[in-house]
Amino acid sequence: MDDSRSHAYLQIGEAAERAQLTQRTLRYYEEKGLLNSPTRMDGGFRLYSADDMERIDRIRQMKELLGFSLAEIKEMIESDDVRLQIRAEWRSDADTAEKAGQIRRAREVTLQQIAMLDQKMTKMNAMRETLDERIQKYDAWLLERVTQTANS
Amino acid sequence: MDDSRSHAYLQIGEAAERAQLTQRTLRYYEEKGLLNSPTRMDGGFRLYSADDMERIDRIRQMKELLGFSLAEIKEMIESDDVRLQIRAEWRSDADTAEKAGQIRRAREVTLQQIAMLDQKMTKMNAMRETLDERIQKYDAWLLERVTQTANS
DNA sequence: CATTACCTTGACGTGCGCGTTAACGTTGCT
DNA sequence: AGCAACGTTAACGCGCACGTCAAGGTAATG
Repeated sequence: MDDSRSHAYLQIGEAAERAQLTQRTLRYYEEKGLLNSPTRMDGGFRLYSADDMERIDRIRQMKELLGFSLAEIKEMIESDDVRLQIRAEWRSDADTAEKAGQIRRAREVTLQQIAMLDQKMTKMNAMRETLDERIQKYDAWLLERVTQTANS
Repeated sequence: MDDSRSHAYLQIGEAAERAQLTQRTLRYYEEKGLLNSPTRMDGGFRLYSADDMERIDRIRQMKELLGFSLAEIKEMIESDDVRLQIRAEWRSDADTAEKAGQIRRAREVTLQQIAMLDQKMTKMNAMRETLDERIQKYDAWLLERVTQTANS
């Protein structure tokens, strides 16, 4: 009982379990540059922060929900880095001008992501409508049968 | 100029081009049972009907839009078969009872697909909101900068 | 009937996204 | 100090979804 409660850093075992991924997958994502290498404890064990976990979850969503490849995801999550840098350097106001530039770029990337999402959702709505119509046709057919075949 | 206009049946070349897929992919889908083997001309050339093309497009959508594997898609499109059978046997009223059963099953499958779509769209909406919030944070930051740095 | 364009079926190759195993180091507990 | 539980890297393997030849058959045209 040395921790106040729910350790802020997770080893890969718990991290994988909570993210619903395997340890291999987490290492693989790191290897592929999707995760900035997490901090390590003295022995070399990986320690995942809350930010890391958040990011892992976003990767999983982009894969499962949107069906993107890891390469595509890697390109898309650069805006996350900027967001973390903002939190980190919030007060150490280094090159504020450069920071502003980064943020504007991140903003653009995010806008593109929103556009992609909207595009997908539009198509999915169309798909949903055709499915709805299909249901209605089934219902119509079934109804017609009931009408023609008066109950015995 | 022998055809009245846009030939109702397409060879694999045009079919692939119109579907934005490769010939290999079409043959592969057929091999995997996603497409019921298209009719052939005497020489053995595949001829894709409008129904075939429609189905191919649905497969592509389920893959690209929803990120499903071909195995998953294969399971999901059984309802399409029923729909085509309805069109085919519309007047040859064989076992109407059996047909009704099939339609009811297809209806169930379609309902499940709708449920999946809704689930995905819900999650995508949530994702969109977090992206919107992110934009707002960027804007807030940029505004704050403008405020602090009075125009020189 | 020859040429060219299109098609056919194998069969092997490939990149991705991990799974799995091996050999070994670290941590925590007693 | 010893043991179990957990971690590490490296390397090979694997299934999916095709790409890419190779060797040949078919269709349409002059």
